[in-house]
Formats: sequence, structure tokens, C-alpha cells
Amino acid sequence: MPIPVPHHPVRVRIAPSPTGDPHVGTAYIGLFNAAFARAHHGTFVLRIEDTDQKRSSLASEQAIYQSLHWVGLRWDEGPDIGGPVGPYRQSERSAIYQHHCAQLLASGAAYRCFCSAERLDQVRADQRSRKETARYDGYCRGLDAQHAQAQADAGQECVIRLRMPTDGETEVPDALRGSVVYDNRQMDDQVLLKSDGLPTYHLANVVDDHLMGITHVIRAEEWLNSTPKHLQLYAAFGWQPPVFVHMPLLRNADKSKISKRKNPTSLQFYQRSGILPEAMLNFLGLMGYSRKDPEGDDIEKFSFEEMVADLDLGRISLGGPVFDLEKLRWINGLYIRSLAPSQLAQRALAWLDEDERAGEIASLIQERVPEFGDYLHHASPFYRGTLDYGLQARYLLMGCTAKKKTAVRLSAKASRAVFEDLVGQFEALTDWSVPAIEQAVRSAVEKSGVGLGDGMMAIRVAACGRPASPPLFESIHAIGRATLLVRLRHVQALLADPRMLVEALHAASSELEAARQALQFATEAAQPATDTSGPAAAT
RNA sequence: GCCCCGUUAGUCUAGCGGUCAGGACACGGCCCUCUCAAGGCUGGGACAGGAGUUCAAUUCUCCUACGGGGCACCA
Repeated sequence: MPIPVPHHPVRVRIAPSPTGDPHVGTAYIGLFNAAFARAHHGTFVLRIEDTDQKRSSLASEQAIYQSLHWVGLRWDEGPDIGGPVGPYRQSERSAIYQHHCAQLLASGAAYRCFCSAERLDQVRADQRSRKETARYDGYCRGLDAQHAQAQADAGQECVIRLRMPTDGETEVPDALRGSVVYDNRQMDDQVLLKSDGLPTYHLANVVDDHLMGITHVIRAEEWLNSTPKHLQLYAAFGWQPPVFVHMPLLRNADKSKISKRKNPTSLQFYQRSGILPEAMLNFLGLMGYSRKDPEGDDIEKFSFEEMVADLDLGRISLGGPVFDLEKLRWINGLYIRSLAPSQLAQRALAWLDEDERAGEIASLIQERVPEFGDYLHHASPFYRGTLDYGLQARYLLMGCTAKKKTAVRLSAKASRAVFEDLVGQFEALTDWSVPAIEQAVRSAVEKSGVGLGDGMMAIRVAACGRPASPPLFESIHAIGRATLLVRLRHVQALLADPRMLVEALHAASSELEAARQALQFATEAAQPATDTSGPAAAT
């Protein structure tokens, strides 16, 4: 299905919220927006949706700029570079939303609601127990507008809700799905303006998209179900809605929506572990999308420009693509191999150089580096993304030292408990500092009943992949939370897999066999060569 | 629970009524080779199930199953 393109210039946007680490999903949607804009000689806008005061942060906003730049996305307008329809940060647009909201209030398309959070919770709980769709029950819908206004003026807290039609249907034209029809009775009287005076996503989004002249809203599928509300808003304002394109959601291996619990979702993780930005972009361009050569075979490797050259969003496939690290690594290898050796050297060095942890890492390994040649060996656990855990590492992960292999099963269970506790603590840590890390590690080990030495060894191996490392807490700090959590979860998966134990034992027995053979070989070699001549002696 | 979207091998995908169902990652084998990679060749592996429409369904329609998303004063 071709994407409708009006005659006026194309304007698209991405609108990330600056909460937490810059997300691969943002880059994914950004890629398709940027490519679409470029293909139509349009404009790509970056808008920051920071209306959630509690969760938004400036640091996160900066990280978004950094990471999007890293993958090679460039926007034409945004909070950092300005543009003709700013401001581009929603927290700076409060007056605009309030003004538009007043308009809806005046026309009767919206109304004030004084319901308490407790009452709303109660209503929802009741509805759920009656197996109905949970939504606002319209308690304040009939309130007299003048009276409500007076109450609000008197200082009573309230929100402003959209008055949705109570019958009929809303048809959502989606460029990839055709029209999707919603029964209006299913829909909620969505809150538009929160009691803190800031808009919700829905209001801000519609107002901004209109005011910024957005022609195509290319966003993730999770928004499809709220599009009818947005359409009602456009109608209430008397505005023409944009073309909607809902992209499939990136998935974890188990097909659920991609999440940091199950996958590294932070772009910084990939940057740090040495994924080339062009490989990352290429990989994202393969998610739900494909290009083919004249023979009809799929093209796996392509640049942004090549993607733009024959872009057709209508070819996007709707099944949720699993974000497969294996394939990402393969593509990355493709790019690394295509570099001239001098370029590779240059880029690898630049990669090391741009890592802000350089000094911290150097100070940790300094004592262990008799000559520069040893530097790479000691530094590598800090720069890698995921780690491989060999035989010895697996034993140690299971909480076993060489002395206590007999206690394997018991220890594996205890070490699982350590890692589970630790992941929980590290996720919750607000302060990623060495003392906080130390406290978390100590408490996790103590709670499990594993000896401090064995427990810390298991954690060290999980964190660094080897039993010898700089001091653990400092090392964990330098590795960083995102990467460390990826490693811990990897280890958890290993420990939860009974095959790991079998494999470890199997590997141990073949190692033993190899040792036996080596011994035999050595014994024979040590004997005086009496009859080594002639083939007959071999028997 | 209700609403919506989806479903080609373990994974990413091609296919848009008639194909030996194509390519790629991963996996196995062989070749190359001082090792390891890389590369080449090669093998196994898929249309979720059931009805219908049609001379003909992976492709169109419906039902079922399964997966996912949404149902906040979060985006």
C-alpha cells in the first residue's frame, strides 16, 4: 500500500521522552522518519516530550541527542538547534496547551473533572470485576460548566477531559493497515490537562503536530489504540489530521515488546560495546523492512542513502521483529571487514578515545600492567558488551571453588539467589556509586548464605568473565549499570539452564581425558628412544 | 476481562491466485588453510489450524488457536 503524500512539503517528527537511557526503539522510529523525510525532500523534526515532570531529566535529553547523533541521525529542527515552529521542548509550551485547552472548554468539547484518584481507582476496579473495559464513568461529564469554572477558580484541583462521543464509531486510517474501526463506546474521556497544568501526551501531541505542520505521524504500534482519541481531538479543533503510519514494535526473543530486562535497549550499550553506528542503523533498517536486488534476493547490507533511494514504507511488514543480537553482530562484522585496515585502526582508536571512562579504567588496571601489551587484556572486560563464560567461569558462577565441586547443586541454587537479589538491587539503585554498589553486593551475598569469598567470586566472574580482576566494586562501577545488568541477566539465564551443569561436567570430563592423554604422551616422550625407527615399531 | 493489531523455518525476511515457497543470521557437513576467523560449496529446517471463494490458494473471506499491544493526572 503506497503512503499518501500530499503536495505540500513533508514534515515528520520523532518525539522521545527524556526518561532513562536513549532507547533503540527511538533510533528505529527515527530512522524511518528521517529516511521518509529525506526521500521526499521534507523536514525531520525532533521534539522532546518532557511533560512528565517526575521522570524527565535534562541528562537524559542530552543522552538522546548524543546517541541519535551517534547512529547518524540528523534532524532539521529541534530543541538543540531551534527552528521556525519552536519551542521544541514541551515543558516550554505550557501556555500553548492551556490556551488550546481553554478553547475546547469553551466549545464544550472538553470539561473539568474533580474526581479524586481514589474514586477513579475504585471505578476502575469495579469495572474490571464486572469484566468491562476500564474507563472513566463520566461522573463529572454533566457538571455545569460555569459552576465547574467557579470551583476551579476557587482553587479546587481538577483535570480537563475530552468529551468523547457516546455512540458511533471512529475510523482510523492507517497507511499500513487500511482503516481500523473503533466503537466510540469503548473509549475513555481522556485527560487532556493534568491537575499540575501540564498536558498529557495526547493533547500535547495533537497540538504540537498540528502547530508544527506535521504531515505524517510515523510512530510505534503501541499508539494505534489511542489514535481514535487523537482523531477526535483533531476534529474538536477543526484541524486536518496527518497521515498515520504505525510501525511494528521491536521485540524480545520471547516476542514481548522490547524491554531492558530482556535485552540491551540502551543505544549507549551498543556504542560502548563497539557496534559501528552504520551497522546499527543498517540492522534497524532490516527490522520489518527489506530491500532486494534485481535477482529478487534480499539485500542485507545498505547505507542510509541507499535505503532512502528506494524507500517504500508501504513495504513494512507488520509482524513484530525480534531484535536479534546475533545478526547485529554479523552485520557489524560485515562493516568492520569492509573498512580499509588503516580506517579500522583509526576507528577503533577513536572508539576507545570517545569513551569517557578511559581514565577510570586506566586507574583500575594500572597496577596490573607491566607493559602496554598487557593493557588490552586487562581493559577488555570493561569495553566488551556481552561476555563468554568458559568452563572455569561456569564453575565459579555456580558458587563452586575447586575445593568444593561436590556441592555443585546446592551452590548453584544459592548463587542463583545472589544474582536475583543483585539484579533487583542494581535496577533500583538511584545512586550508581562505589559505596552503594559495595553495599548491594555485600547484602546480596550475606542474605544468600554463600560465603563472602565464593559469592564475590561468582559476581566477579559474572561481571568480568574471569576470576582475576581489579577490585570488584570499582570494576562494577566502571563497567556501568546497563552493561553490568545485561551480563548479570545473561548469567541468570545460564544458571537457570540445567544443561549448563551437564555441559560443564561433560567439558570437565573431556578435559580430564585430554590431560590423561597428555600425561601418557609426556611419559612416552620421556622414555629413551630405543625402538623409534621403522614403521613396525608403531604397532 | 474488554478493544485493537499481527501470524512464512529458532531468528530477520521475499512472496501480493498457478513458485522446485527465494535470500540472510544461527546450526551441521565439506573445501580452502600453520591456528582462528573470513570466504566458497552444501545439508536439514517454514506457509499456525479449520472452513469457504476459485479450475487453482502461502496469497482473498470467515472462524478458531496462538503471539503482541492498548485500556493512567506515563509517554
